[in-house]
Amino acid sequence: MLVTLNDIAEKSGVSVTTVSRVLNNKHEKYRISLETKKNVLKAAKDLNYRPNELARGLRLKKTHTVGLVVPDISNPFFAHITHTIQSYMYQSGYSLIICVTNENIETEIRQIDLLRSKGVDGYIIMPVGQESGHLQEILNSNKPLVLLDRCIEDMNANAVVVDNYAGAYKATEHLVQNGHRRIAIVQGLLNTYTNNARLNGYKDALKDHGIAVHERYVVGNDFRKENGYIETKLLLNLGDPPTAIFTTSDLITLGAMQAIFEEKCTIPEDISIVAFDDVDFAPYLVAPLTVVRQPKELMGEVAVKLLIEEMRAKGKKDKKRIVLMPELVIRKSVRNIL
Amino acid sequence: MLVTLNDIAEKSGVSVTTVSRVLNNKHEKYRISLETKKNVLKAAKDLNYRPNELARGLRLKKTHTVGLVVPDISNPFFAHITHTIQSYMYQSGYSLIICVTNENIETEIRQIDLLRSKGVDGYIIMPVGQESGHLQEILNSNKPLVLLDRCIEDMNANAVVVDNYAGAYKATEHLVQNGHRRIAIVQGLLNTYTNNARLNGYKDALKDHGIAVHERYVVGNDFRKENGYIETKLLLNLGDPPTAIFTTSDLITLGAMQAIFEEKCTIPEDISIVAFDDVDFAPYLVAPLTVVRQPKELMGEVAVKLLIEEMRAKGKKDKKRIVLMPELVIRKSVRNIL
DNA sequence: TAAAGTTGCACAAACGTTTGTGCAAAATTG
DNA sequence: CAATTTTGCACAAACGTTTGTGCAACTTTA
Repeated sequence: MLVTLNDIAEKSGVSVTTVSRVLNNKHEKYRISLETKKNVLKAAKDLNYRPNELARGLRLKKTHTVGLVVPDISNPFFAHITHTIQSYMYQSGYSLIICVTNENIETEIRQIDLLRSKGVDGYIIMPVGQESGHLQEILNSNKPLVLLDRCIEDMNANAVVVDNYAGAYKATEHLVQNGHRRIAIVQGLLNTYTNNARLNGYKDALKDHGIAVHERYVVGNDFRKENGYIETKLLLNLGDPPTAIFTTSDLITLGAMQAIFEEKCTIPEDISIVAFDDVDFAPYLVAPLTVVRQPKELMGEVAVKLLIEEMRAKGKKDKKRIVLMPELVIRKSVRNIL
Repeated sequence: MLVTLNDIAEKSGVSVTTVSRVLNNKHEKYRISLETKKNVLKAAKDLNYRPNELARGLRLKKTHTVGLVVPDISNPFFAHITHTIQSYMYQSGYSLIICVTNENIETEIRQIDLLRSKGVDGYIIMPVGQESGHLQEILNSNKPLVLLDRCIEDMNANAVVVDNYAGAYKATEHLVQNGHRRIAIVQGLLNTYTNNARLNGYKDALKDHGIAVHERYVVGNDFRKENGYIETKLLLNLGDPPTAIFTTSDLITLGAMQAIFEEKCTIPEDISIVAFDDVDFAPYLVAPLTVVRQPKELMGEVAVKLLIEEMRAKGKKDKKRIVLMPELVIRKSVRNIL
């Protein structure tokens, strides 16, 4: 079976205590002789010893594991962020347990419970909605937590978000400045931090340019491709269809494009699009997409830095909310109809 | 701090043993009275008890955690598979520790070592290359292992792969049947199972149609976008550039497209493309891509099923190699030049 | 020469769960 | 009424690591 400190102790003729102290570089502190140290290290190497992190974690109450909770890992946006987070956590000596919520609050609660049971040292969470009881429990138990991409309005927690409002405002403003007046928005999951901000940015941009918000152009209710597809089909078949659509996620954009193709419309001649976020292939689409690009790599890196800071500070630091700026990338999916 | 069995024992006036047996539904087996059971359950609920999986894992030598080792989680292909695996593992009561190797064998070895230390119950691994010592150690320690997408030639392990050879053969044959003779391939990481098979499929398809393989058309050496970009730039600037390119991963395809655009070429007029694998946006690209589509969802599902089967069989079952068929999806990125 | 200090280690408890085994009291049986 | 059985639990060890504390032998000092 697996090699333990006992095996090394037997092989090198000392106690488990001595072995543990040698392997943990405490031989000087406990005045263990150089010969004993040498023997222990050789035995450990010969036996190919690997520490049991369960035992160590139980004793030290630390697992060097972090829980990451994401809505949908197959979404390119979350996949990119996850990649960045895994890389930085790994460089800092942490493993990543990944939990997918599929935008379901019950699943989120259960997954977080699981993470707690497994004794993770900290959490990075992209919350499903605005319910915060289960997230507050994490803070109450003095565990480090960073909210990412979506934060909770009245929760005092570290958070890394993008200025969704500004991004949506710019996207909508760009359409207005190109002459569009009938501008639709296909929303993501309602009542999420990101969606609320994007919706408000869209509305305020219209209002500030003297354009009324028409309820029939405010559609959608989740971040899936199917939502984008259905709602775009319905938009295109209105008596007065929009001349432009603001799509608020990668998958919504994908669905919208499918609907547009099926309705034999072309981008941007028949319908203009601005999308939130960028995807790798966006420049090479039949209509290279004008997008609001989010700094995914930075989001992941800042989240990791905040979490590690919190782990080291042991809860003594003030919470931080880092707001990163998205960037409007103008390609060729908006037609000028002035 | 955290609530333990001791706290429940104190609150309900029985021993830790009794509490453990009640919570594990063994009250009948050990003839614990209904009143005692009720008291224990109430105390556990009042105190919001959650089991400590470290302690349980140490004692039972089971953690209900599985390690997934992937080369690059931001690659849509791996992201999709990961999503599927996480969903199915979660439904079966397992958490997923995710490790990214960045196609680096040292990182792979270290990550697998880490997973072992953390006592994962099984592994799903997409190996970097053909080195198998560290993978064989997993099998030697009687831990369940499934190789995914890439297997190791002479290793007796469960594996789920796609018939890369058949996919590449079909892709190349499609180009030949459309009149192409100068067909290039941009390879992924050399000496990986997938790349070897794809290269062989490409070569045999050419040979079987009486077309010589030209070394100058066999380029590339990893799955990154940059590799696709550079090699395509070089291909397009040959004295006798290819009329078609077979790109062997999503990111290689992305890089190739960037190079093609920069060289002011159009698909398929100036250069035809067949890509391995499909991406969501492929139908809506400036040239909707003809692709070899891999059954990602099925790959993930079968891998999980194999792993769980192996966990339940405790190593007594014969190893299986499941080969799934890819599908040639013909869109509009291949020009007929007959 | 005795007291004090140093050296090089080991003992045993702790972390929180599970479980093999066993005990005292009560009930049943012959 | 004594022997046996049943009832309803508890004791203590185990898993593998870490560490507070302490011990026996040796050396130094006054």
